Amino acid sequence: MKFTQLVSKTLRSDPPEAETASHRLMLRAGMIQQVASGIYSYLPLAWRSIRKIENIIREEMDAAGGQEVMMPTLQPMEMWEHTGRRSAFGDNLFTLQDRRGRPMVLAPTHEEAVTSIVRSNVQSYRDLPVILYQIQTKFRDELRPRAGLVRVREFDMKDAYSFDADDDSLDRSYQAMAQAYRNIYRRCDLPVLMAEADSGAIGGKDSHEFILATPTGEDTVITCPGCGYTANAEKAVAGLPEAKSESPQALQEVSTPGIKTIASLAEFLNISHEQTIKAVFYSADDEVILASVRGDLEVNEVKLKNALHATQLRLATDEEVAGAGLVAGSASAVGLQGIKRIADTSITNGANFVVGANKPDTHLTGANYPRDFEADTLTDIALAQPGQLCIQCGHVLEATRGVEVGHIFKLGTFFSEAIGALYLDDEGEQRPIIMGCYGIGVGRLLAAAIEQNHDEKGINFPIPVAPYQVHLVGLNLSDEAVAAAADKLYAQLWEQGIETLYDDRTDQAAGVKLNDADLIGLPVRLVVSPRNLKNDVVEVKGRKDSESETVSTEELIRRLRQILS
RNA sequence: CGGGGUGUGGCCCAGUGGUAGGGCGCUACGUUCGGGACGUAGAGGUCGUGAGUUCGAAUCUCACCACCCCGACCA
Repeated sequence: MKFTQLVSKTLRSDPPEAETASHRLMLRAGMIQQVASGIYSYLPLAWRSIRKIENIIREEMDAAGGQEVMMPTLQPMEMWEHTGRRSAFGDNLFTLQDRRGRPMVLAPTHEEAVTSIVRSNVQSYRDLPVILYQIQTKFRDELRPRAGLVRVREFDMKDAYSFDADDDSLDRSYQAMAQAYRNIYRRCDLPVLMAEADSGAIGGKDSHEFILATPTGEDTVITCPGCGYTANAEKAVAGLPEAKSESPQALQEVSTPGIKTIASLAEFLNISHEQTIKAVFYSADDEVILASVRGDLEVNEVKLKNALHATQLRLATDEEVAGAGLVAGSASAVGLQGIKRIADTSITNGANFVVGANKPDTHLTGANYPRDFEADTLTDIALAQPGQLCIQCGHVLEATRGVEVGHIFKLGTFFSEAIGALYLDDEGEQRPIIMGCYGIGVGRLLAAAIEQNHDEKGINFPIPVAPYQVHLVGLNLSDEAVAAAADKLYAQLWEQGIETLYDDRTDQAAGVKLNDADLIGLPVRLVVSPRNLKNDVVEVKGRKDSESETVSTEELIRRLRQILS
């Protein structure tokens, strides 16, 4: 591709609205163009990268036994009502009507459609296992799109679905997919963490996320340097050091005027946060409940939602709290009746806690579980934090920010039962097919790759993801001999199968061209110039290298192959 | 939805009631040519939309819309 023919333009300065590196650099390099919030056009450079990533994914999916299909984006609403996912997706679902007024959906994912395919094409255990996948545009009306391609409303996604006869077979499919995913990220030069994850509302046991560590990421991953335990913070389980034992004291009221937070309470009484118990009110499917955790911890809403088997969970409003006769800021489970109480196991780790007295401006000291209060449910609902202890090996845990670039999970039989995807086993018994699903956001993967690989000058593309392999810069192209040499080299490179972007602009200063090369960030930069031509050499510089080398024209192709392999 | 902000040539922005501007980019010619050159001459604008106030509105008022950032959602 000649630069003069490339449609997109590079920008000299940073677009002010872009805060994350990948967003900023993709705009500056002329890769993407925003059409509406969370909706982008992919210009030629970006689209070449996307296609390369898609092909890597395709090869690995095929190698893992996947068969590629293409399912419709436009689907009848009926399909979504049938499985109850219309309400599960809620406002995230893009909806429309056809000309006859039939409600339709722009599909956010394809479990319904794929299960329908399998329902009518698989009848016997002999037909299993099966893995189907597609690479296609998904639509989700996200609450808040952000960070360029990291979170968008229309996006290119690879979604795969496995169908197995039994759990062992599902395990094998799941492992095969996990390995395929690791291969994909490795080929894209992306060191990802495979983290245990929450499997969400729809059943399922195992679930893993693939997270690329980057400071601007949306997710937090808890890792153990001791044993390698890795889990998303919303899933991670952490241990606490055993509190020193104390003999129980009597409950006693203390006046705490104006004290409403753990921090102010601890300061007021000159105690540590872990000597208190934090009470938080939630509305779970419109029922107000009380969640208690030790004062130094935070409630993990994902764990809480799972423990309550709730489909919808949010903080209770002030009105709801007051309506239930509760005292925000001075609440606790002590003496509390008529409301569901759930507590984190951390409240058993310690003694003589300070808790709310359920009276304004009053707390209680000497609260002990279960002597003074009970919980309807006592389980792990705390957010794991760095500094806490690994439950596997006792090592101190660490936290890493990152972007989720893949998610796999075991679905179980929710969809196959709802849609009737059944098979006959070898004893002639009818059973629901066991499913798994596996997703990668392709555009987000590109954004993550850039997030991970850039410097102050621009992108630093991993070779397999780069739109072109080589950026050929011609300096002083008004010199006919130089132009002829550069043109010839450009033709030669393509003949040799080396994908080359040729900056053939005659009217730009060297600085502009070299800076654009750094910005676009192709793996190798070649410079043809009067100086190099005189010595019969071409200058070669890897984007990651600080120094360039000069290579004779005869040696060039061999050297390039070496670098690009 | 709550909080904060922004809408003026392709891009970045200035412009507090009286002729719509600057920089970058773009076109033509000339001079330059190894890290974001220069000269000369040009092209390019429903000032987000609608109502209102006024002799007169980019500017004041009201309503609406869009976009960005922070929180809940996710590949």
